[in-house]
Amino acid sequence: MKKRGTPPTVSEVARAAGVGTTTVSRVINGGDRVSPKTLEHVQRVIDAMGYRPNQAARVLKGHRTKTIGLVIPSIADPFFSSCAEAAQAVAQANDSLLIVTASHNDPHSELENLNILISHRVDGLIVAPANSQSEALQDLLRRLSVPVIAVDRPVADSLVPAVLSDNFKGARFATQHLIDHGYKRIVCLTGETTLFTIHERMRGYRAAMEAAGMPATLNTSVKDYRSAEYAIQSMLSGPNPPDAIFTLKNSTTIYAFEVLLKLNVPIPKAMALLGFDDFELASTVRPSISVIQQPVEEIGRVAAELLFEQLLGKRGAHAPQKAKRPRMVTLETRLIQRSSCGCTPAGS
Amino acid sequence: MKKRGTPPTVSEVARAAGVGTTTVSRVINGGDRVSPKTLEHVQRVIDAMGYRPNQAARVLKGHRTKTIGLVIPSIADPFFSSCAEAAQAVAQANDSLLIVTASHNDPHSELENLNILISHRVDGLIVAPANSQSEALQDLLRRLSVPVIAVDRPVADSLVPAVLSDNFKGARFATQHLIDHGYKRIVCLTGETTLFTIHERMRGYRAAMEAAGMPATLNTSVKDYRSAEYAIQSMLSGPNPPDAIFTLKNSTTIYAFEVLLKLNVPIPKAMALLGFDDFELASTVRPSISVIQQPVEEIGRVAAELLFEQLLGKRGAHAPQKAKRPRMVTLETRLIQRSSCGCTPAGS
DNA sequence: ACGCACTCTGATAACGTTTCCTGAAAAGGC
DNA sequence: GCCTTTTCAGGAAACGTTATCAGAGTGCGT
Repeated sequence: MKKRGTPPTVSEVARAAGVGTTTVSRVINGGDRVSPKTLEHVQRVIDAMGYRPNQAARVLKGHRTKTIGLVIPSIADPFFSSCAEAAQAVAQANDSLLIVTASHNDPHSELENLNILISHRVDGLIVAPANSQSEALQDLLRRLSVPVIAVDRPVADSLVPAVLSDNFKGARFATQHLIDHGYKRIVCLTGETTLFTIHERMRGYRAAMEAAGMPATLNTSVKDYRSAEYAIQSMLSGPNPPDAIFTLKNSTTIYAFEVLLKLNVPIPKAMALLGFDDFELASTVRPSISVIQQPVEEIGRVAAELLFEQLLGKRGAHAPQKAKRPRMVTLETRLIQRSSCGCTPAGS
Repeated sequence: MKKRGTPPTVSEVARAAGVGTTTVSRVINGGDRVSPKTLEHVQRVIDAMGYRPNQAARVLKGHRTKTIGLVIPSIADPFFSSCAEAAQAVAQANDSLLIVTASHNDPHSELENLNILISHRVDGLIVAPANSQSEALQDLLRRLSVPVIAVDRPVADSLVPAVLSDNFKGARFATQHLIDHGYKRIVCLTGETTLFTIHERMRGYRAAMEAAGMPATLNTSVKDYRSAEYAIQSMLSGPNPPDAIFTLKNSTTIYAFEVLLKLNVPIPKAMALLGFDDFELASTVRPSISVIQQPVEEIGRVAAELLFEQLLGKRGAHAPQKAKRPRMVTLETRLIQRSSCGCTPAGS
């Protein structure tokens, strides 16, 4: 005889406690306007029966669902999982739950995820748009009745507020750093080029090179270890080989690093390496790898905070509020100097 | 004039389409028993109005919420985020959403999270219990009306099915591997010892050492780089220093590795290193680190599959089913031989 | 004693959906 | 052409909660 019946309802609790449903409801919601005696009694019955209010019914009465949706490319990606962790913390602080879905950077899957989340009546959404330009996404967002915040990548036309790293400045700064150190042939390995962030970083690299009167050399072919090996080997054996590599994303950085180790190219003596985006063991590998660090948790945190700000704001006055809200928050990146760019003389 | 009104309802759609609410409902749910003409018409109206059924109302009618809850220590932890990713994929395949909360290994926070999720009427739960023995947790689980699966760590008394790596066998195998290679003084660095998984691994280590007639030496003091440095330095300068280190968790492995690098102890010549749990760059660092790899994604996947199996099973016959279901799934670990344990002669 | 203000309590109507069940119309069999 | 069967459509109840309103009990001032 399993206890697996249907969960108890307000009326069952009310009957068991010998009171009305209203009283039970009041007890649940803070116990105002209930005599201390009944409050205590009802509370006891509630605990005894293990009663938990049915959120669905509450929602139906026009209340918030106390859930927010997060649509990211992948949950396992350290960048986005840190983001998610921070967002979840903010959600929890606001008494809400976080529903996470993975779009795998597929616009179609992303739309579907958004629709499902909307159907579940989430109070708000945080999304890392697979494609900033997608018309379908813009249509969806335009007709949406809940607030949305974009993270990592904006939506075209600033349709919704966005929270992102300053990819352009970060990349420009990184490139400038290499230039300042006297590297003469700085090439940039982009990895895939479809993403907004990568584009911005490419712009940053180009801007710095241009400003220094140096030719920008971008290689967009690196997708895995093999292609990295081919690309780097070609560059080394070609005319005018590079003396520094700037990689625009984690995986590319690691591929490049492994290839350089494999080819016994001394880092940074024969080849400096600087990567965009920090990662767990960048300081453990030898030589340690210098990177541009993004404020990962901050992105998730600020996005969630912005979301709840809108959520709470909506509760109050319907007064003009569109003008004041920032449409885009760009967070500063930071150069972490380790060994691979040749800044710190040696060891540590 | 923002479009931010309340979302349309069935009756509004019905009115706009000139049909009854029942018909609209039927159209939404597959369009059975509706003439092709009306179906097409209503569908058109639905699309035009951007109507999305209110899940809360559906749930209230006794339907599933199409959500499952996941309670893990941290979302940012690579182990659990991979787990979550796999679980989310299974959830998606079953037309459900995944709600993720972080317990930070705090039993109190864990209970609270569970209660909130239950209140939201999730269809099922996956949880990595902070404390397998917690009475409060067991009470909660006993009275629960939805299926629960434990991951990574079981609940005492096999109260709910659990999906975990075979920590004992994995650790025993790892230790045996070191023994077979002729290491004479194998010490074990545990890291924190409160977790079930660590206990199992300690058991495994002890079992192998005992079987080989060698003295088990456990050091439980390593919590960060500093303590690792102290511990290892003490062992090295003490009498009868170890020639192999077996670490029971990721962070401990990395601390030990960094300390050995720092102290210029050649790995594996002067000191072999073998860690429990694989990590991203274990193959990139030099020397690459041998590890016991857990089937991370599989844990998440199997747990979710088990959960949905129960969910779907419950729909059908109420026949005897408790006997057949496995109460515990132990998944095999795998030794990944890299350089740090001295197996592969050199390089690669 | 009487009524008034106040506190506490409960019945009832929503919220948006689906599920009965009842009807009507069309299709088919003689 | 009439009756039966099938197909399609809609009205109303129900899910569990909260908000509104009205009722009952208490203490107080007059």
